[in-house]
Amino acid sequence: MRASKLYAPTLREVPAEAEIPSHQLMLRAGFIRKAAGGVYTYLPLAWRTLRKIEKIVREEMDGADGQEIAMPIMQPSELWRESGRWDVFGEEMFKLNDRHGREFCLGPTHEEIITDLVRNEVRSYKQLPLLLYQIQNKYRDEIRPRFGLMRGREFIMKDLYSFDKDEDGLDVSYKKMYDAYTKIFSRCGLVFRPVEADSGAIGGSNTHEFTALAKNGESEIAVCTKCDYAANIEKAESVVLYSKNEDELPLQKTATPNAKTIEAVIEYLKLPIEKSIKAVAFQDEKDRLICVFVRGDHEVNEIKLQNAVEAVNLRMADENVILAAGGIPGFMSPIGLKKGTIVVVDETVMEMKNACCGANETDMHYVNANPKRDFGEVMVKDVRLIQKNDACPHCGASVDITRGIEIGQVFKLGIKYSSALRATFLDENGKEKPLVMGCYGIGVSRTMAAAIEQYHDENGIIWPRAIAPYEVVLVPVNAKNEAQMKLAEEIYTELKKEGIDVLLDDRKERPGVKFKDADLIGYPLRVTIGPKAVEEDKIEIKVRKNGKTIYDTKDGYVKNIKSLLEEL
RNA sequence: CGGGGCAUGGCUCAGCUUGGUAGAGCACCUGGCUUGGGACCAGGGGGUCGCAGGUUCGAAUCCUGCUGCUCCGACCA
Repeated sequence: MRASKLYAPTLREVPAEAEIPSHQLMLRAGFIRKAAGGVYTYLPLAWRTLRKIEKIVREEMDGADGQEIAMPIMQPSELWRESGRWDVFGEEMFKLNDRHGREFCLGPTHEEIITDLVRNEVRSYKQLPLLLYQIQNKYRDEIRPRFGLMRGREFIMKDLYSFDKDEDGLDVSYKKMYDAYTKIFSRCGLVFRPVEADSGAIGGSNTHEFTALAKNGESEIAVCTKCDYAANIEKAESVVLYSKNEDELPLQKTATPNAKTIEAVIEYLKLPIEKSIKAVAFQDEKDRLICVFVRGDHEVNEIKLQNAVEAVNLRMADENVILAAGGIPGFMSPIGLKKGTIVVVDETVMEMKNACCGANETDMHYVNANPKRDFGEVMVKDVRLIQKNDACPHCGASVDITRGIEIGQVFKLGIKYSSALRATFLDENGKEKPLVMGCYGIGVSRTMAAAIEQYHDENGIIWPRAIAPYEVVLVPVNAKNEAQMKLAEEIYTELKKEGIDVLLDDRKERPGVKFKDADLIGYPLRVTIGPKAVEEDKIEIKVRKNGKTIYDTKDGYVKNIKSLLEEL
């Protein structure tokens, strides 16, 4: 390809709408342009990178016995009503009607369609396992699209669905995908961790997220500093902290005027924060009041709480609801709430000795509360958020909290969709059973963004070789110098013949412009043809990643370029 | 959904407070000159000032409504 023909409009300035490096650089380097909020056009450079990522994905999916198909983006509402997700997805789904008023949606995911496809065709265990996948645009009406391709409303996703005859089969399929994902992201050159995660709206039991480590990432993960444990903080188990053994003192009510916050209470009572119990009240989608108690220096993990009380949605409770249950906001206590109130106490709280907590009276707290003795019948669960330096639930070493970009997720769905949609088969005994499913997604467009987040500097993108739009950019310093252009053309032809992805920057621009663009777009290698190359047979090869420059002769440079590419 | 900010040429932004008929840099076109890190000189094209309404002799500027974009929040009493 010749730069003079390439549609890659670069910008010298940073467009005001872009916040993070991947978004800014994709706009500046001429990779994407916005069509609407969270909706982008991919220009030639981006499309090349995306196709390279897709190629890697396809190779690994095919290698794991996946078969590629293409499902419709536009999906009928009936299937979604059948699975019960038409309303569950709700606002997040783009919905439309045809001229007869029939309802459709733009597919946010494809469990319904694929299950429908398979239920009509798969009859026997002999047809299993079956692994089908597609690479397809997905649509989600995000509350707040942001960060360019990181959280768009239209995005490219690879989704594979596995169908097995039993749980053991699912385990095999799951493992295959887990391993394939590890290969895919490694081949893309990304730094990532598979992390344990909550299954959220998709449902199902076991699930891992593949997270590209990046400080601008939207998900927070807990990573063990010693073993390979890693989990989304929504999921990360917290170990129970045992207080040192003390004699239990009698429960005592104490005035704490105006001390509504934990900070104010411990300040007033002169207690360490580890001796305090914090109260948080939620209401769920059925308006049930849920009162939660965690240690003063801990925070409630809403996802764990949702799972503990089997709620779909939590919000902060209305004050009058708390009052009606006998609680006083700011002084809430597990002791003395009305019967029927759901009280959840964190495991660590149950081990506390002589702690302070609210007294359900204005300006009053209890001291010397001993939960096991004083709290009566409550639900005891791990409902706190893991914190930095907490003990790893696997090995006991300390965990670190870091951020990342979720680029893939693997789910064991089980029979959730197959039973809802009655997708069954006959087993060896002629018995009808629901298919056991798994689903496995990769955010292809997001992976591109994640790579840029991981690999860039102040001058632009630094592509890993495997997903660079071109591997080598060839820059004749002076496009009007015939000798340089002739040599550049020769090298261009030769590199293409060698199967190297090369772009010839034949634009009639000053060298500075071409160098700046080369750095911005981020080709892994730059070959410069200037006077030195023509007159002294010194062909310059520059590595984008580290700025290292080497010179080689016309006879040797191809080999050198190949070996350099191998390392990138 | 709540709150803030913004909307002026392809991009970044000034002008708005104090109303008088639109400007800079970059980009683009023509010519010249230049060629190892976003040159320079000369000339040139391009804007219903987001949309609709109102106030006024006169509105980019003041007022109202709408739309879009963007940031923060929707988390711990």
